[in-house]
Amino acid sequence: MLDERKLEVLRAIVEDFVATNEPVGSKHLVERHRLGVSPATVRNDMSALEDEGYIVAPHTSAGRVPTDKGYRMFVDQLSTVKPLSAAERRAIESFLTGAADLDDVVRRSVRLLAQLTRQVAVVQYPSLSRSTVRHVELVHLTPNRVMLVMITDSGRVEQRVVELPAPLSDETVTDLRALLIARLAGRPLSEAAAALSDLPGAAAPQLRPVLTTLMTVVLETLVEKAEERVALAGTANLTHSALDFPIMRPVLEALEEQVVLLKLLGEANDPTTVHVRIGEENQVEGLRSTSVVSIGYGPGTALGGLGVLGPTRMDYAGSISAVRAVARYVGEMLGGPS
Amino acid sequence: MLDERKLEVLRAIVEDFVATNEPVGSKHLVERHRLGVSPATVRNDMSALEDEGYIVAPHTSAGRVPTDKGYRMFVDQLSTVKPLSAAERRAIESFLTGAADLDDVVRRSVRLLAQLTRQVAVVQYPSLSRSTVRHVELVHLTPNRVMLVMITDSGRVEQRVVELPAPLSDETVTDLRALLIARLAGRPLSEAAAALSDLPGAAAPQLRPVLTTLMTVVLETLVEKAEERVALAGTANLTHSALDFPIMRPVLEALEEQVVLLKLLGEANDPTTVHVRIGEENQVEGLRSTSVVSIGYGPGTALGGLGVLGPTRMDYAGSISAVRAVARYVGEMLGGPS
DNA sequence: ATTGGCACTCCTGACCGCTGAGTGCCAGAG
DNA sequence: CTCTGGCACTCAGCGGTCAGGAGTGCCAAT
Repeated sequence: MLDERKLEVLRAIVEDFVATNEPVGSKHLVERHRLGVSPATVRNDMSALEDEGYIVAPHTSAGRVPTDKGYRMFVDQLSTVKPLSAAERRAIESFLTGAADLDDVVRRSVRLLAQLTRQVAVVQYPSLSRSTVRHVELVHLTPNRVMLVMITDSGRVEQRVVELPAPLSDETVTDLRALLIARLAGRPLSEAAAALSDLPGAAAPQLRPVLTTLMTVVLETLVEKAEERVALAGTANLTHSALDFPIMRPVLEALEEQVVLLKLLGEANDPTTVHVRIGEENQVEGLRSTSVVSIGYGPGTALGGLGVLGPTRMDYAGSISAVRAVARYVGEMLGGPS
Repeated sequence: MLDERKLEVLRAIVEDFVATNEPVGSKHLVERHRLGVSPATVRNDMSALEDEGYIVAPHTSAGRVPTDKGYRMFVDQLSTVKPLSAAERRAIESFLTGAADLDDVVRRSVRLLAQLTRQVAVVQYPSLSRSTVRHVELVHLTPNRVMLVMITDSGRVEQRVVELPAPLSDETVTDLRALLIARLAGRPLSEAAAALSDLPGAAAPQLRPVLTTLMTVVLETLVEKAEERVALAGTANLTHSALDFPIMRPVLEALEEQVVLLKLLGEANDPTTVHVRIGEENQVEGLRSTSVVSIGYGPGTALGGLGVLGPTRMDYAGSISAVRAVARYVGEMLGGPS
């Protein structure tokens, strides 16, 4: 069906189109790439590629442009890994080494990624439910108000002020703190529900309402809601990449929805393989004309995802290696201080 | 120089141009507004206005467009306050009442503001240095690592993990906590430096290195760095407002710089008066073709700023009242739970 | 001071024909 | 059966021309 040379032609088309953003014709193709055949032959191959749906001509007398299917074939079979340049490696290291805070790590990575790929970058904060609890703290603010602080081994700190149903003494708070630490410390947050389920029953009756309140907060606020943090950078690159103007608006809108961003990264759980979603493959309405390159990061098991988003006409090889490299560094950073 | 009617003409020009985004001519003007004079008269007035630099003609046979100076005159003298519609009031209330968290308040306000004005909205987190300390907590994570947590009366919680120069016992940490609370609680963070300055001298010698470390963290991290948080929403509205494409890129770039955003809001310290910066009045390179409407918010004294950014051709009256209204609500929200 | 009239400018959109890039097809060569 | 050169065809893009229209500036009259 598609012999070696046709694939080679497809690869050349994708590369040229990505570079120039103009439909590429048979003549240009044989000029710029050493295909060893004449334009006429290339035309035949292109005709075949068009029949198979890998490329398409915007209009009769124009060159061809890759379709989503064409890009798909390109990333799956044709693109060769593009190693990062020395400068890029240096940039990554110098960018990420100075980071103290978790916030800092995330913010720097997202900017770095945007800069490296010249595209929109997204980095998810380490997911709480996949982290384990390093420490829990109860701070007694006023008699009937405490602050619950939870620190995970990925360095993330979540806190929440809780109104109590009844005032408590300092001693009770100390007891509660010990109780929570005993139950939660060292455990993954995904097991928090199970670890706490028998608490109200096991405790003194007068503490039960307090405990249920606390449990609700731990479970609802810290586990579910807090999942949803992401950082974004490089939106200005959307203009550079010559996306048509009318296309931009829905994209910008989608990027403001945290939910959407999480969906983009959510499926990329595996820190070893890069996911690429191209154009229409994308589930999110409004991002149908863009591609997403994403991966999970984390020491061993994935704590979250990160990736870049750009026009389908993007440098896949470069993006893939940048995304992979940044993910590895971020994983190391978060693995280090644990 | 500029009699009553000329100003009326200027107002009409601004209003029409804002509504239609097209240069407005004398004929359209007398049709749409009850000026009571003929087009020819209006032409004379327009000619005068052009001589004074309030309006300009893009080319010979086009209508006139307001200049920055024209808009300035409009907001200073000509625009009448546009009261919010009932629907808008309802939107504000329902949007902001459900908010528990400070994060929640900020995020909701910024989205609300973007939605109300159909422009880019910016909300600064309550500035720490202008808040007072409600509580300080030291959490002993490992022998030589503590977490410092600081809660302000605006509901903001900042935390930071500190590596200690030497391991500490639990008792020492308890002592330190008491010390910090005694020195800081109830005081504005801007006085933190003064309140802590004599600490190392006053304490037991073996604690001095620890105290200096802690002080550094309190001052550098919590007071200075943390100043810089802002929330952003509505970037997609940039496309809607028919800013020319080449203009958009620098704007998007500027919006990604926290520093720039803070500069925009920084001068708006007063919660009673709305600041409007128009086009070239703007200090930030790249935002020269946009206008910023901003105000301070907070109970009594300003805790931070918020505002919107859009093309110079924007609905100033509407933006001003929306910005003012949201600021008032946010101020109330933050004043309430203190 | 205001107004109607008038000549002038020049943007806009439509129409036209040319050019060039690119294609598809075919017949011939290897 | 594959490749190639040749050739006719298509059509977007470009530049030029032209008419229409919106808008202006100026002037003389009220």
